[in-house]
Amino acid sequence: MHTYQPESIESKWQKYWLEKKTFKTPTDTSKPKYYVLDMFPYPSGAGLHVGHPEGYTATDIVARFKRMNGFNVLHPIGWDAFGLPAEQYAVKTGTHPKITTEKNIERFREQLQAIGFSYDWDREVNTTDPNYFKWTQWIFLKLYEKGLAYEDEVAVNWCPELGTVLANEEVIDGKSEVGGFPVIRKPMRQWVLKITEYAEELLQDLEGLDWPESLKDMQRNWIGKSIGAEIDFQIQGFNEKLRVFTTRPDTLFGATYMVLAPEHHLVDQITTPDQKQAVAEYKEAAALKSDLDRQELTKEKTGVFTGAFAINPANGKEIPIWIADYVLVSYGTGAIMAVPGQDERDWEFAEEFDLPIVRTVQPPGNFEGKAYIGEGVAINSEFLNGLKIKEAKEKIITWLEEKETGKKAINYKLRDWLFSRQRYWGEPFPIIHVDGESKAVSYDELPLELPEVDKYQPTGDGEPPLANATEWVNTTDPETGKPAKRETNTMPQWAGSCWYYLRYISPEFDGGPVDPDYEKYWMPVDLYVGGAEHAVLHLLYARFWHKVLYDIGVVSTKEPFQKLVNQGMILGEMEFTGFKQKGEWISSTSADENSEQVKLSDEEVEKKGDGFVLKGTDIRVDARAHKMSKSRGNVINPDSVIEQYGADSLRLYEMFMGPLEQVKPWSTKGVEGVNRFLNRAWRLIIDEETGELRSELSEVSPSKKQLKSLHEAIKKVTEDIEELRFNTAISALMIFVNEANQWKEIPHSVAKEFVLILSPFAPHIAEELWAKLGNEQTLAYEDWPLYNEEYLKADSILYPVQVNGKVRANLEIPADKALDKEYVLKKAKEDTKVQNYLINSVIVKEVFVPQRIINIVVRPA
RNA sequence: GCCGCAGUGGUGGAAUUGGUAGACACGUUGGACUUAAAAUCCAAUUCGAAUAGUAUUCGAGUGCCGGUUCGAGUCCGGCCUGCGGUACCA
Repeated sequence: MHTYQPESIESKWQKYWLEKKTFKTPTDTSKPKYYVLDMFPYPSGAGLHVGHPEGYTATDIVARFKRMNGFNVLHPIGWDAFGLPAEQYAVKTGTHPKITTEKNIERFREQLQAIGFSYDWDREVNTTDPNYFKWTQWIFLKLYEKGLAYEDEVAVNWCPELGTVLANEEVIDGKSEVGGFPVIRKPMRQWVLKITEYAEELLQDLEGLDWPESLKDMQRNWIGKSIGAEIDFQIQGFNEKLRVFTTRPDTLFGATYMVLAPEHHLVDQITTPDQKQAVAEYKEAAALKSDLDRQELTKEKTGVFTGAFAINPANGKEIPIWIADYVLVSYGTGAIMAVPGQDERDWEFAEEFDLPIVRTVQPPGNFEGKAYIGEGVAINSEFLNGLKIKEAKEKIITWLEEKETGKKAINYKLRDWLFSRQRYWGEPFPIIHVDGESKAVSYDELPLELPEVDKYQPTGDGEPPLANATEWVNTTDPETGKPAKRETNTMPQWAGSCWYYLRYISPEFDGGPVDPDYEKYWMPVDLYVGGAEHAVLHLLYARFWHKVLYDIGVVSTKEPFQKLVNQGMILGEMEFTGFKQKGEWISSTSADENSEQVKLSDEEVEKKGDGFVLKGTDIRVDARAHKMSKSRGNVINPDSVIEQYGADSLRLYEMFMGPLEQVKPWSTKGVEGVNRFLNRAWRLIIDEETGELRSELSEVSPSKKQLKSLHEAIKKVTEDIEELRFNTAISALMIFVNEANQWKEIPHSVAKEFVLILSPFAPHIAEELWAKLGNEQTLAYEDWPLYNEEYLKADSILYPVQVNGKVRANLEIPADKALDKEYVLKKAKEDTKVQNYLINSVIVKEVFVPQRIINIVVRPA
């Protein structure tokens, strides 16, 4: 038997590609280039899951397609291999993270190769390789030299469980993103990168990028630009001014009190003796609160009066200064002017503490709410009265600028990037501390490698694990000979992934992170595919580094990733869940956490109305696909899919499921479907008895009908790959095979072209069929078939005929008459079925859309 | 709360600038092949009704309500639901 046997042909071609280095990136730069990039994986111990191959297959299809279209293609892969899991494993077992990491990479590489991705394996990068992180450290030194990396004592997100500091972005609902452990605020000395310096550029340059609009919006929100004013309030009895930022300077006359963040630097100075104790207690309580606690208390406002007063510069009134934790020290100036009339938070606070409220914008007559934040004209505001918000803002800013007590200002929500972690398994900072000052290690000392340590835990007092390596830590400053201590923090995982796309361009280059000549050729990345979870973290950080590298002349483009696509998550199989309470079935709509969940088979349920119910009852059940997770036991392992159906079926199915960007449930039955298709494609060309070409295959020239089928497929597949619509491309291939299987005779030339357009999707079977068709070379660099419009033309056009918008007949019109309106309409009106609807009626209008449809509008006579 | 995206058969999904809703696939049902099963092949499959007999006709139908249009899954207005992001950002 010579049936389609993926296991043998797939390993055969994988070996061929590797040995022949089929996908080695060309080094000539004469042809047009295409750089297609995957977000490189963290090589976890669990191996690949089915989510990985989704994006990877999409980019692989594009890479193979572009090669066949005459492009030089750069399609690399690598490993984002620093990170917490390997380190936690080291803490538990004492195994060096390097060993764990190598083992995991080995496994990932094998798995990726078993799917037949056309990566250039000579360009693999690994963030933990000293030859790689040498340049991560190099870039850090450049940031340091430019003043973009600084040390600061900041209240950080300290996670005691993980023994490390987390970036704001790594804290979700007051818990660590990794592991879900509680996070508290703790002041520590930290390295910080001044990403805020690039806030405006990061915002502006989003415009030119071909990224999903939703993702650009997420970045815009994250950067959070707001335009307003800074206003100085004189503090009564002190030679100090209190500066606030506000987006509503027009409401200044309504500022009836002020609030400082508990951590504000002026708090202690201005607090009056009789308030000292209350303020101190409040400050202490606020400091102890974790972020989680702060969030849980959002409903109730708390605060303490400092005893001090400020002067409202608009009307000279004395207003009290409070402290409250609803004002954040890290945004704006850490202080606000409170305008309860126009701000809901201030209104709540004013109500709680009986502070005066003055409306300065006229609410509409029927307004019943509290604070009014809508449009309206200014009231109770002297010279602003009667002005609309926008005009009032302009006028008050001009007035403040004249009085030198305020000015127009812009603020960003974006904060500087907390760049150090108290971990072992990360890039060491190329920094030494001499006489309490930090100092850069010289470039020729790079890479600065990690020392060997006995234990990977942080020291008890929060000092990073590197502090244990005393020999490494204690060094001398080569310049002065003074004793020095090495920095013991390490860089976060984002560091290595901020620039890896550049290293692929010239992985061996040792004159800089990237060879400038090749950088100019390959950059920017033409297509970048990865998960949406990196929308604001990785993608913002990488853009920031790229802009710095641009400013120092290392790269030639302002943005790294021209086009970006997020693949949607793959969920587990659809599940039906019924609910029981006290042994009785209850409807899913009335179920709560205490209800018992029962997994049901498809036979036990049926569709009723717009949901599913227990068969023969009205009891609703839950019908949905869930995220794959170990605990739910619905994880699909790509290895077993390959084992059962082959890598080509896995690839094909992942692309056939639906649009790339969409979230979609896995279906094993669906894999069987595409596997059947591959079997049909195989049998179209191969005689299963002999294993040779079928006797139906011959050198005859194709018929008109055959050319039409083929060229329709070529057209659809070509256009769909360009637009990343792989699901419909595959459907076109299926339609072709279904048609071709009816043919008595199959022209050799048609079979060849079909195999070529199948090849980006299912490369193994395509290579095998290509070889069987008598070719000796891989098809990877064959010319992509072009479609010919001539062959697509039909002999006749089918016109649906509508009467009053309802289809009543279908007319077959010869192609040469199809554009003749008179003729087609005459035929339509002659049709017996149509005539039934024309009796006793007057034709009001005749609509003729060439090649499409006819609509005859009538009304009763 | 705010921002973004999405709601189409039993299921995943398809539908050029508004032009026959349901391509392709899964599932299901029936049939062929087989001692039998698997595999394969063929046919049917949005729902409802009618006629009638192996085909045809009519009506409804793309989350809900309304609008524009000869014609709306697609455009406009108002909702509902789900998903993702974000949250005292002054």
